[in-house]
Amino acid sequence: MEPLLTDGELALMRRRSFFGGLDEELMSSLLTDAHVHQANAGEILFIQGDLADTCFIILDGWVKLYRLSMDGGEAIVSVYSRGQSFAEAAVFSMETYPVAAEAVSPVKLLRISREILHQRVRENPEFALSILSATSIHLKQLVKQVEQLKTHTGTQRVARFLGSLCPMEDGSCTIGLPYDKTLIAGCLGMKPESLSRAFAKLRRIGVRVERNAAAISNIRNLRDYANGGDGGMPYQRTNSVSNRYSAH
Amino acid sequence: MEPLLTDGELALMRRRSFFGGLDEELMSSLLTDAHVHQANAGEILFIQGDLADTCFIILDGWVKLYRLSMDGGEAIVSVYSRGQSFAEAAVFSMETYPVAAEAVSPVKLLRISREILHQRVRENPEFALSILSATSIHLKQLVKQVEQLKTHTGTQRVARFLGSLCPMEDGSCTIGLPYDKTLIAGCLGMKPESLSRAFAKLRRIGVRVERNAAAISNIRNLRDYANGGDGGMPYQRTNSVSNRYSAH
DNA sequence: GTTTTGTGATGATCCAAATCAAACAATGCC
DNA sequence: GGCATTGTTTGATTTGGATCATCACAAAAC
Repeated sequence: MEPLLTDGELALMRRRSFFGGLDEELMSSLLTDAHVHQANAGEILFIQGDLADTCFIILDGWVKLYRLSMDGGEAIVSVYSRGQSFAEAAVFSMETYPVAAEAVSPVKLLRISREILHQRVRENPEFALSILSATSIHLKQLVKQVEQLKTHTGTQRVARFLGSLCPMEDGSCTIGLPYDKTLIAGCLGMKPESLSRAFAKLRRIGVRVERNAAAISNIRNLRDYANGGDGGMPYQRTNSVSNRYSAH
Repeated sequence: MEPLLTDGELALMRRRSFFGGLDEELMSSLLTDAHVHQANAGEILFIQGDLADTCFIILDGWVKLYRLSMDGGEAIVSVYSRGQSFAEAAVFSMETYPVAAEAVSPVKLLRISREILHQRVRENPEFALSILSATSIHLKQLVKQVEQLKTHTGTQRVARFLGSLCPMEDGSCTIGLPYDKTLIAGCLGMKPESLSRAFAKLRRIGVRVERNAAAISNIRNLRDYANGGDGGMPYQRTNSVSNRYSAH
């Protein structure tokens, strides 16, 4: 009955999902009511419009969330991997999922039902804060995606994507592409052909993509390109405007 | 000390913000700790990177949320109006606002502090569910926006925008544009010139925009155009795939 | 080994939207 | 009433990306 989670998987969830910071008893209570599910690549976990009765945490593999528009177009909203949760927001408040979910690799998932989540939130307000925190992060990611789509070219978004895969601040590195190029193109809101041409353009600034790997000669160059290439003064983060008005 | 809210404003908040469904005592407790703030058009409420210590509910007027990219570009994320809340998600979990907020008209706001919100959530789990519900709605709106940006042309997005302003399902109607065209263009991720040309294109399908008003001869036509014009089979909402797997 | 298949790259062309520029229209100000 | 300011339209041109078609190549299948 008890889900078969390795210590590594538990640590992963603590580190990357809303399980982080929960106390032991709440965590084990959630785990006893959760179910492990294995899915093959291509398997559909739910589609948009389905009753949102389950939230997921990925133990291994990759899942894409996407929306189908009325004329058949597919818009990939995000791709999640090990340790990340998705659909927590949907099980609270929305009656149906606003997106569809599909495994893009063999995947191992933890499923937690809507009833359990609501019950635990009612019992333990701290848990509500954890969930709120997780949905806040998703919200922030979407906001950034909207910004990227509205103000950057496809090639800039590709540069940013590659830059985000580099663990270090500066210098050069070689990174593995996390999934196939068709999926990367979809994530960035472009066609595979355009992605290919974007890679070609980036050769000028020292990016070499070969098969599954990208060699970046100068990470700073790449990030500069992603943020508008040359001259632009970098965004200055200030705190000065806040609290300008006190309540009256 | 007590914020001066009219009965109408209270009803508005109940109807459209996360105040809906709260019990009397929680609501009045929130109100006694909230502050009313008036801002002029153009006033900045906060900028991205500011410490997220306040959540807002709009009592009157319009507020735009936007992101500045490093090269100075502005990406409008959303525009909110009477009865809507914003930044509730940011005050939970994120230390800073991921967007900036600016009044685009004279605006009357209710401000609620981070401390109060956290405290009330801890005291009352039902309140947590209300907040989760509100952020879920914002999340869903962003997901839809990403879909629109990735799969629809500018003119289609304009058509959808106009369609969303029509209260009825079908027939013809004349609607007022809620804010100026520069702002509409920004919301839809296009330049004012392109918006103007999009309006011109829509004349073909019976849309006449004059000054501040849009006359739509056939709402169904407009919505069909927004969803991919002709032939496309409308999206079929099914429930069949869900719960395909029971936990094992 | 060869065929098959899926995936990625490249070329030619088309279309949507940005850009640059100029003409207007509306509004508020003195 | 002129006059600056801001918002809106229109035109000419360029750019980014989609589309359609073809080709190269590696992995898998026979």
